[in-house]
Amino acid sequence: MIRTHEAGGLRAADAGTTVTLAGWVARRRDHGGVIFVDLRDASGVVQVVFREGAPAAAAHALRNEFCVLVTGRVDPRPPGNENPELPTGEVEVNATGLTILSEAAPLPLPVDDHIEAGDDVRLRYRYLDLRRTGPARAIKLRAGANRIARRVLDERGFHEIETPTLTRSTPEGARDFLVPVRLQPGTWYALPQSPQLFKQLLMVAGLERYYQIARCYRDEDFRADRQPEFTQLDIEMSFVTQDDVIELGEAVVGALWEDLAGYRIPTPIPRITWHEAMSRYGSDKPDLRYGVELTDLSQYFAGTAFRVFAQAIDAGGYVGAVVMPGGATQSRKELDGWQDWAKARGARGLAYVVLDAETGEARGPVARNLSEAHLAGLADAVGAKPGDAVFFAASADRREAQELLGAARIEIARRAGLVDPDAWAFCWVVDAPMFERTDDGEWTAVHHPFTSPNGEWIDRFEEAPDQALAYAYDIVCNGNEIGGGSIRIHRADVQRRVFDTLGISPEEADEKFGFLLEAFKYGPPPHGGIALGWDRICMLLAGAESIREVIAFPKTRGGFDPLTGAPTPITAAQRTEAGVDAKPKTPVEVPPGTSGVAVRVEHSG
RNA sequence: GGUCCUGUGGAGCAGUUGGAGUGCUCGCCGCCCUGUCAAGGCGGAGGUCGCGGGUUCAAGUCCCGUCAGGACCGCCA
Repeated sequence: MIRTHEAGGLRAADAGTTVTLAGWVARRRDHGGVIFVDLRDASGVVQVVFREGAPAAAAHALRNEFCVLVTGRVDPRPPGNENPELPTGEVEVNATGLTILSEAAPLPLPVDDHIEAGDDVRLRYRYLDLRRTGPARAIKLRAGANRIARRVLDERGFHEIETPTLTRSTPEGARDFLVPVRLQPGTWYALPQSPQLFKQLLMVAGLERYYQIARCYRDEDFRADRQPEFTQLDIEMSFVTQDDVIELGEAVVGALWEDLAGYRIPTPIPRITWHEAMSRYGSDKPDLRYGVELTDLSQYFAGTAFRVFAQAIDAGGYVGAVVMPGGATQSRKELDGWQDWAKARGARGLAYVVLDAETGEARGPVARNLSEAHLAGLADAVGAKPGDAVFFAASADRREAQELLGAARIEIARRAGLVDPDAWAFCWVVDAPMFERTDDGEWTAVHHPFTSPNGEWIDRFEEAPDQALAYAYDIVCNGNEIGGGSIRIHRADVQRRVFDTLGISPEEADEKFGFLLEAFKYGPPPHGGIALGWDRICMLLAGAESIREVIAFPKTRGGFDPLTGAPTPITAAQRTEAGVDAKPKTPVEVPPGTSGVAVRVEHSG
């Protein structure tokens, strides 16, 4: 090393030591006769003083972010000049030597912890952005998360195993990223949406305990918590029950929060069934930091003359409500704003009544349509007090109405300030449905087609696909799904019946993932696993608003990388060589399960 | 594919009902300065107001289109 010490580590005890430091000029304060330079390296900042001689003369030329080598003696600061804001504030380095290792051009992005720049500039100059304390801390925190995960899993006998990223379509149901194959012109690899099939093959292979910090690729639109390439902590285990996987998930998540957030998660983490989550919170990933639960009023409003409600009830649907505490004080404009809010998410509107703060009398446009009796009992039925507002949703489709109320619940909590930003609330959502209807009335897998029905349904899920439950579980933190998994099907007969329900013919199944079914002919063990959404978890631990903060080189919403300029067009020569436009040769002979085009898997969730 | 927010020197922001000269902080360049720590003082450079079109006597400001960044819906375990 060309330095002897780290800048951020110097303390009063180091006084008298001659040190050589290497780092960047974070700030300079040039007083003419004396020059102060804050020298920053990865460990922190220390003040360097230039007073006289050649180093002082050279120090006048220093500018922000010059990379320098400084030699000098660590001295206690003169009395009264200590800086309690800095860990190194009791000392300073009196420079006797200065070498400029490299100069810095005027900065397009100030390396300054006080300034929040736009994403555009930050990503274009991400290497400068990451010199700042906050962004660097988020990336280092992620390294810590990786370390903790490896420690916990290593202690439990797991093997870290890499799987291919040049492969074929996996059954997650998103769009694939495709890579042309020069050696087989006209054929394409797909980048894996997850290592799902490979990890199941590793269980067939008898490895028993697998994990991987795996990069996954899905060609879908961006969100604050979604990038096209993202990372999962991917885990699979043999000979386990759902409880075993959940216990392991709690061990990993518990270690992460304890070490990185200083928070001990009460265990066991509460479990809530999927149906209960939907009926109480209108979401399959409920935020349990606050109450504001939904009320089912389908019975209560039976026989109502209000057409909107009556139609939903008659169609076997759902009428429900959610209460906004103190919502009666909202202005007409704010209440109208809720209608726009509801319309923005595809609903016709959001019916409401407000309860007079003095009398408790129900008022509002909808109140006129409801009977005296229904209005009189409403407050008790939904648990509202005078001064509250009650929002209603009604639909022939129960889930649609519940999800609208669930979204309203989140918005209510936000607007009414009910969210404790320092709170952590975890839960498992279990007993997810196996199947749901597609738009064409077919069945599709809610999780993926290898998810096992639970013990109650495994022999009879065909009887009521809409009610059948799976051994599938999601872990939720503050309303974010941070992981999910399932017990997989290991019996050929069950797999065949599931495919049958999904309308996947044996030929189709063979074409899409015959290699897995082939493997399952040879004594596959019962197995299951979980995948933790690593970017989201790190985002939550870092207290960030976007997963971009915990990704070293993220992309913008348009899939563009402002730093490298990717993606780029290719030349005609590259196009020809890659075989982008080549027609695939008709395969003469194909091993089982490897034929067919890499079409998207239609019947999976 | 849809809805919404933002775009003003290198960075962060202000700019009122359309009305004379686009302003502030930081940074940059020059000079001064021996105890600062987001140092200070004096002086200076730097802007097609994202781009294109329209309305108007007059547009940073209003309208249409477009590009870029962001949030959400659709989509996506």
